[in-house]
Amino acid sequence: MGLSNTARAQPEPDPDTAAPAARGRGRPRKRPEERDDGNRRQAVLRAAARLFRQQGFAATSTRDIAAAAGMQSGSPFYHFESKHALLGAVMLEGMERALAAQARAMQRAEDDGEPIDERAALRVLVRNHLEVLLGPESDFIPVMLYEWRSLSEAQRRDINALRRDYEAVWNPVLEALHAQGLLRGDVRLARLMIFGALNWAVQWFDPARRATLDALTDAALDLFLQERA
Amino acid sequence: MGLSNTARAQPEPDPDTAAPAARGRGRPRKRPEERDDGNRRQAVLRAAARLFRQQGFAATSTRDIAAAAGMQSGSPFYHFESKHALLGAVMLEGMERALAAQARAMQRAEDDGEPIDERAALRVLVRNHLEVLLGPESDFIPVMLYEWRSLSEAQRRDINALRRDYEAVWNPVLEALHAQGLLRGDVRLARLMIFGALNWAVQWFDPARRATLDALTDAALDLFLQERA
DNA sequence: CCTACCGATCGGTAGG
DNA sequence: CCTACCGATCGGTAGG
Repeated sequence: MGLSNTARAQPEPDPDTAAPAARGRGRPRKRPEERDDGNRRQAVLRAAARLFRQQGFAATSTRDIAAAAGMQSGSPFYHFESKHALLGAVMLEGMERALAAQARAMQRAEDDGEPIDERAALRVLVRNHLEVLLGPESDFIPVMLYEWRSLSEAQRRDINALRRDYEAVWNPVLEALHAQGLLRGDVRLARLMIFGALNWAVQWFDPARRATLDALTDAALDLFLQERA
Repeated sequence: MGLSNTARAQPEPDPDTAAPAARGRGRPRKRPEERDDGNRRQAVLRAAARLFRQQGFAATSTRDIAAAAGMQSGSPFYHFESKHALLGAVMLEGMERALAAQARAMQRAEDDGEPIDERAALRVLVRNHLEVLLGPESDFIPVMLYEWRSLSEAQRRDINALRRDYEAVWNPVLEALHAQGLLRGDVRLARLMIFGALNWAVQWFDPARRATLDALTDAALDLFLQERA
């Protein structure tokens, strides 16, 4: 993901967010054996994701997050330089999860055999996107979508790189569908509108009856694609 | 400066934009002739809409709003009971404008003659929605869309009523298109996704080159409708 | 509407 | 990671 060298001592988001998280944080560890195993850091990250999603970034205090993670009010700052760095870490984690899930879903579809039909590929992408957006453990991506304006310019640049990777998987599928006459109109605008249609579900989807993620997928494909070329 | 230069007898048709909200504010008016003409109230409302849109509700201070409206820090509270009440007023104003614009657009289309074709009707609705969302003076509706969670239950109820009115105009059009085979899939889900596709444009549309609202409309219709029944 | 002000809360830090 | 704390800012109000 490489965004490690910002050269500035600015309050940049700590790049190492998720699993690998091998790099040291600001403060020096006393002894290797005492290294933070990431449990507490992950707890802060998850609590932040949930609260940022529910209440928004500005409306959530770092004290709220600390309490939700079972810590004292100043402790989140041991793991993250600032509240903004925490927000950036949540979004980065979200994008990494989304990218990983997308790669897994596409791989699975290919493994299932059959030459890859673009219609089926779009179905896989849509279904996975909805899962990432609305499934369990799905606080990170909604935060990324709806708190974009709270990011600094540098943070946006970093996360935009991952976003482009995510979209890069969609583009050839959409282009092919367009070439086949199954998707009409400007492809770039179509992509933006498709993402909008799906992302908006965050606002109205009721997770109580989440059996309907498949129904949502069907509705999306019915809506976006032409019945026959 | 004069503590009373407000008392200008400037009779104007009730400025209280929020129609039914014509209820008295906290403090009693001294004399009927001295009633606030709404200029300053409108200034506060517009400043709030702009700042809430740009920075979000929680990240905007009432001092920011006061300054943007050319007032002192405590003065917004002369016009609105609280920051939350101000947010509600922004959203209410937004919905009223949107409803009025929608009615005007539909009326205009009917006046232009021709029996009303549903495809054309959808075009009118989409085009108007984009205008309300992205056109000039378009801060109110985006605030409503993206600050929903900051509302109280009672406020949501009021504004939801107007939202239902707004959607009620779309439903018969979408139903008819579905009956004609031009719109596929579950109609309710289709409506939600269409709104999502359009509302999401707030996130990426660049108003600098706003000549493309028509292009957006074309792209939307291409994407959502089947070419032929 | 302005002046002057209050109590509460916030992000963040020093030092252990 | 906790304790103890600071300066800044916030929504809101009394009184004119």
